[in-house]
Amino acid sequence: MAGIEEVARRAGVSAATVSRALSGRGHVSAATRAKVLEAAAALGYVVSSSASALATGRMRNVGVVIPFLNRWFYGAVLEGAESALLAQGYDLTLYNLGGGAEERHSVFEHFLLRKRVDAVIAVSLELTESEVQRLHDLRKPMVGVGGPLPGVRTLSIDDIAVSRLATEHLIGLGHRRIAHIGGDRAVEMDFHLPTNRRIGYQEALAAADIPTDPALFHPGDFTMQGGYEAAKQLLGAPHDRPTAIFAASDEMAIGAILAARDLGLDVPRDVSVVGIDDHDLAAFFGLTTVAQYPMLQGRMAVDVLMQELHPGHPEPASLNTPLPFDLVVRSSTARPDAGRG
Amino acid sequence: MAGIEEVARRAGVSAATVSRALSGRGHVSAATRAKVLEAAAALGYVVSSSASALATGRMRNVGVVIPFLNRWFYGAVLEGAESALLAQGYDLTLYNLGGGAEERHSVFEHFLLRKRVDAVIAVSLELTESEVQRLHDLRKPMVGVGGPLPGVRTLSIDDIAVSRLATEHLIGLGHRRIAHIGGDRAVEMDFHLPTNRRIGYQEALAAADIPTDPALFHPGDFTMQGGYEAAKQLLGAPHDRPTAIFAASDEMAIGAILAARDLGLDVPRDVSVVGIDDHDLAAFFGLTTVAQYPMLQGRMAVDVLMQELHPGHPEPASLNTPLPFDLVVRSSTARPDAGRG
DNA sequence: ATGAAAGCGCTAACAC
DNA sequence: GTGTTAGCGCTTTCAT
Repeated sequence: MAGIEEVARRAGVSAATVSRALSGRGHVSAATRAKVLEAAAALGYVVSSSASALATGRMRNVGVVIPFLNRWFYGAVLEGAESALLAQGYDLTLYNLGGGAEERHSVFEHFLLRKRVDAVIAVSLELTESEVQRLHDLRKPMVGVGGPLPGVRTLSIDDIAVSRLATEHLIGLGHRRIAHIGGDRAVEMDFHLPTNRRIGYQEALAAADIPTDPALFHPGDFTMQGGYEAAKQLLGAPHDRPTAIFAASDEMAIGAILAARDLGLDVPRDVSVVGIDDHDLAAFFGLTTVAQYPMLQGRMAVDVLMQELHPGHPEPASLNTPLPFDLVVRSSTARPDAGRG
Repeated sequence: MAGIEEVARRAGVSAATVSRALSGRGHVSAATRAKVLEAAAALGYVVSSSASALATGRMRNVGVVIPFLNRWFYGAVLEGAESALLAQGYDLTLYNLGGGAEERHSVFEHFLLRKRVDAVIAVSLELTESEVQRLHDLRKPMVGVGGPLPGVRTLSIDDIAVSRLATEHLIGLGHRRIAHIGGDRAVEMDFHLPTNRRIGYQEALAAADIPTDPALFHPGDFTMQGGYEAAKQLLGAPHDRPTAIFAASDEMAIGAILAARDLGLDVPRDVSVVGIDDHDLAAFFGLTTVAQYPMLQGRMAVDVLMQELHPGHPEPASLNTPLPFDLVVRSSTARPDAGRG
């Protein structure tokens, strides 16, 4: 438990010099620095983060508020953020806001109100203006991932464009009866993600002069099972069965593939399926999908914060850039008449 | 950014009294406490965790070191630990040790060496004795989840008993040609989990006088795809096809179910499949499995730490109790001759 | 380039 | 039950 004073003594300098040598702030002669480094190493010295934080006002710690840990998207965002923070010498304090309003309140009191973090990454968190204001008043930089936050810089993909792309892929293959599995309003999902994805689907249909058929929409809860059940309904129709399904997430799309199989339908010959995400399992199931890159999103969120925290920090190239997404074509989509003509 | 002094002034008391009233330590008259609470609320006062930590030596923060974020087991452990910590007023600092030795070293320097955490939960982390010693010297309580750590209290299920149970279930149904998909040594898995699960399998076979057939073992990498490929090999055998497969994880077991389907085999009529975990997807696939309870494991780890951190804390009932696991029978297992006789 | 000294904001003895 | 006082271990002016 060596302190800075011991290191100073051993190096034959003052505590102030040790601090400078170790932090890199201020000028220290090379020789002195070497002595200090040696002494610190020999004593196994480490700064006390609380003492340092008290003196500087900086915690070198950012809070990440996230609604789920065990969903692919969120886990990946977290992973991206964690490694980017670690690389900057920052710690990441995790707040999992699965629960209700009181848990959320408690988290706010907790870290907002305990000066534990220098900044906040809010993943799919819908904050009220007053909550944002609160953070703002405490001069805590904040960045959102996924969905707009009032007055906060937010990283999120263009859900409308993404689902338009997915739908256009199907239309381009010649499909006209394209079903959509999306979220219903009841499903507690962040922002208007389900709605936006449905809008993109409808836009693509409209652009191709394909009328929207309400019978071709079925809600799902963004799980594999939800997609399975929705697809069973959609594909079980005796007449005018859709030739393609666009699911608002890969997990639902995989559920749809399994449902098709259970109905004796071949994917993609009898029905094409496309999802969104490029989930870990997508390749295994041969799922055509629109990839988004959640780890990258986590990393980018960190870049944005670092820029606000350290004004000298290099401008992240991707800062005001729309987030990337790409169509990944695999074997779950094909022309509707493939194998017949 | 009100400080304790302002609260004291507003309440007409000293800073010490404010501290006592707010922390609950020491005696404060009810009337005074009310005044202090009121003043604190009015000013939006919150303690500075760094100042408090510096004065007390307690950070109210525990570090969780975990190798993956996006695998079901680890995500669930994390979720359990997070909510238990939050309930105790502790924060959780996340260290994701996916990478190599240097990343691991960096994490050690980071949090071990920065006095950021009061205690450590090491999930599937293999530490050397000297690393453990280091933590020990810093008097940081530590608890492991999954796998023994030298001189550290560790929570982990009895992998041998778990896989014995799974195998016995199959034997009890009348199976004798039981294949096993486990990890090979090359697969970078924690501790001897794959080996232990294989041992349990062999023990169960031996107890039933069933000889172990090396042809019935196939390694997998604990992913769905890995299980799929292994099962293809196992079930593709022209002669003496196994009538049952015991996979060392649910994800591999699900892969095996999908492989069986692709080979035109019916589960469970032609082949029974059992896994370990009770993964989120297990119910959807009707998978019989041995449930372990990772969220509970995360919570228990916190209980253990709290006990060491606050000696007055109630003894966790489950402390020296072996971790629970249960056979969950669903529709992926049946008698080998079911439907034929 | 280095040292002396004054805090950062809180807590915990110790007095009363 | 409450106030006074002395730090916790660093960082950072301000001198030199």
